[in-house]
Amino acid sequence: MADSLNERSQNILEAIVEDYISSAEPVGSRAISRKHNFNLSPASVRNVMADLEEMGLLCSPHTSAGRIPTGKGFQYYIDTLLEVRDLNRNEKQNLRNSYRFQNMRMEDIMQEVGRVLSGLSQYTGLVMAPKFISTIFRQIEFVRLSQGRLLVIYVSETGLVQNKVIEADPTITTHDLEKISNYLNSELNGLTIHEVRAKLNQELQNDRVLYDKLKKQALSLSCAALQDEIEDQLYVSGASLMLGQPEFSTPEQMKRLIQTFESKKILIDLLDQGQSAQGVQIFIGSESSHVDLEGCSLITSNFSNQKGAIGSLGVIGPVRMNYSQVVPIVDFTAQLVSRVLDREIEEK
Amino acid sequence: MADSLNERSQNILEAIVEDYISSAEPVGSRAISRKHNFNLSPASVRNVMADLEEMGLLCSPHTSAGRIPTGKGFQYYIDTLLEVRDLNRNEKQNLRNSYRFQNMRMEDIMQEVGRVLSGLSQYTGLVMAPKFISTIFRQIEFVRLSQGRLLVIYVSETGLVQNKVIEADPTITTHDLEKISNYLNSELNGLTIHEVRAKLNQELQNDRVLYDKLKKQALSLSCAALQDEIEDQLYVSGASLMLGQPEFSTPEQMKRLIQTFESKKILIDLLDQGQSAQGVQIFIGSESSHVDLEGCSLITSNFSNQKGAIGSLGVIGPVRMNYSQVVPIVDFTAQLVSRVLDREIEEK
DNA sequence: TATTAGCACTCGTCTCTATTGAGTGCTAAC
DNA sequence: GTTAGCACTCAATAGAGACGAGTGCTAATA
Repeated sequence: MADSLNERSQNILEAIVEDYISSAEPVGSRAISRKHNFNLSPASVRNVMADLEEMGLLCSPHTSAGRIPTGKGFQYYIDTLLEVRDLNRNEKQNLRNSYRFQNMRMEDIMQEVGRVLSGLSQYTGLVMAPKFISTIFRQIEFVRLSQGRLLVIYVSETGLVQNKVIEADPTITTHDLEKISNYLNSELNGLTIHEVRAKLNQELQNDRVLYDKLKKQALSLSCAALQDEIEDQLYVSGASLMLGQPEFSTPEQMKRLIQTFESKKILIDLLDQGQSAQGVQIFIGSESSHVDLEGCSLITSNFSNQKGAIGSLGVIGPVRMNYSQVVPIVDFTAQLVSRVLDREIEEK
Repeated sequence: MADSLNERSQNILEAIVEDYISSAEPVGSRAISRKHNFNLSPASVRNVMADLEEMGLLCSPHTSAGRIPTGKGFQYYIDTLLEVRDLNRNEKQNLRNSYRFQNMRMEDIMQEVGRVLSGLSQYTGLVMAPKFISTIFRQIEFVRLSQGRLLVIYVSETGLVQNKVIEADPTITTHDLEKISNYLNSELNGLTIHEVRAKLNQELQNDRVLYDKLKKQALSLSCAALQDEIEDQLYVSGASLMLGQPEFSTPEQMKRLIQTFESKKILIDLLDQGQSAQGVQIFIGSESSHVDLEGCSLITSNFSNQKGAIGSLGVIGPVRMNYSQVVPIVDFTAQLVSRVLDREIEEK
């Protein structure tokens, strides 16, 4: 239905959205008729604006103010009017140079990406590391802590290191542990955690295994080590940049925003939702979707390596965000990170 | 000089500080003379207040407001008037129960401590993990990533896992790596990183070593792995709680505070300064000390295990903080964490 | 001599009012 | 269909006046 806008209405909507993006203030008919040369008087523009308001694409804070796009208006702008140009060769190179990935740990890469995204966009950068469950087994090591407590160190194909403390038979010797890790490293190499779990369960059900004490220990240890879900890692950079935006200028809004960022849960859920999609996604926060993200927009894209580990990155800013500038940055960064992850893996 | 206050002046100063702590508003002479039964008229109280103002312990925002303690006034209160009672048995037990340290990784413990400190105090919790340099070598492992790039995993005595990517001779085999890590694990076990570095440097200068290719590789790898300083880990919890405090109620103050928390550097420096001291320390932020921490007070204590790894924890809140409540919490938590760290180490 | 009652004074806060100006909707003319 | 004109709305701003909490000073009191 909204697609039935005629060209003039589209042009005016576009002008209003873009003026609003750069000024953060309600846009009046006079400003539109003057700055953009549509050769239309303010009165004509007003007529169109009234129509757009009727359709729910614009609203006015009060009678004597100009108009601002509604969430629906922004949605229409993004779906229909926004033209995302690709970065040119130069811009790509600049972006590439912004990131320094040499000899960085996975965590550092994630953090660096967040920082750069935030710095370039001047909004808040988000990066969610690939989930533990989607990683591929590379190596496992055991370190004895106190009596009966073991530190398990797990390394994924991409060099992501996770560790965990588990309880274990206190009589187990260091030598046994070494044998166990050697066994597991050769058996499980190259499998996803998903596959690893399936294999472990299968073998545990296999009765014959029980006669081999060492193997039994190996299985129960690795079960303990790999069974739990490890909570998602979300890196938030440049939260304070959001506080400079006029839409979050009151103390209450600031407080709510910082709380939302601090709890991370809402952001993780949102990024999770987008994990199945391809390419750049835009989420516009409104009262209807998530009350804590009212007034925020999220531009995200997933990155992944060839082995299927999927993470997400993006930028969160006010709904009044400069989409045409940020979308290509997010897009290209996701491609860049995907390539970097693949490079982490040894070419065999 | 400030110690030359007579008893009445001390009582009045104490009353003012405590009233101000609970109300966050300037305290007037009438309120003091009524609520506390000094048997003094407001006029007499006013005389004393004028003296205290002269000495720089109080100030008034404007002529017709009450008075508030200056930084110096708070300092005097803390040094001379504040009585910190020990927690009783019950309170200690409650505090102990607030923390759940079972089978937690070092990182989780640090994070949990920050969360609980923040929750109990209703201010912002800070925890700085023991520095890499102060940890004791336990184990090192190498994982091959791509050509010529190695992931080094280092585990300290307390189960702290650090990892790092280094460049290495691409021709080195997995088998060699295993021998190298075995060699290093037996040679370096129980040394501090400091001692490890000294030992490595010494051996590298020893010419004879150069004939043993494997040993040479082991030394150069471990040098690369352990030489850099690893940046301090600071956990900040409950930053948004500070935004509820009236002293940070304006957008500018909020923004500055969040920026300060986000950069972490200033906080780390401050905690570093206190690392040599014993017991609870209180830092009062004023324009003179650190402009970004104006209006903030920091209550910290160090924790350490018997092997000398030192970390810091504490609470940051407004200068108008409830010291008598928070100081014992910080103190006891530091003791608790110290004991937990020791328990992490295998009893041999 | 220390204390206190009394009083004039200060100054931030709140409320009410008037003014301004940007922007609208409607109507009539083009 | 477009536009000029005009009355209208309403947020923002500024100023005036009342209010009140609190002070400093002085003179009286114990």
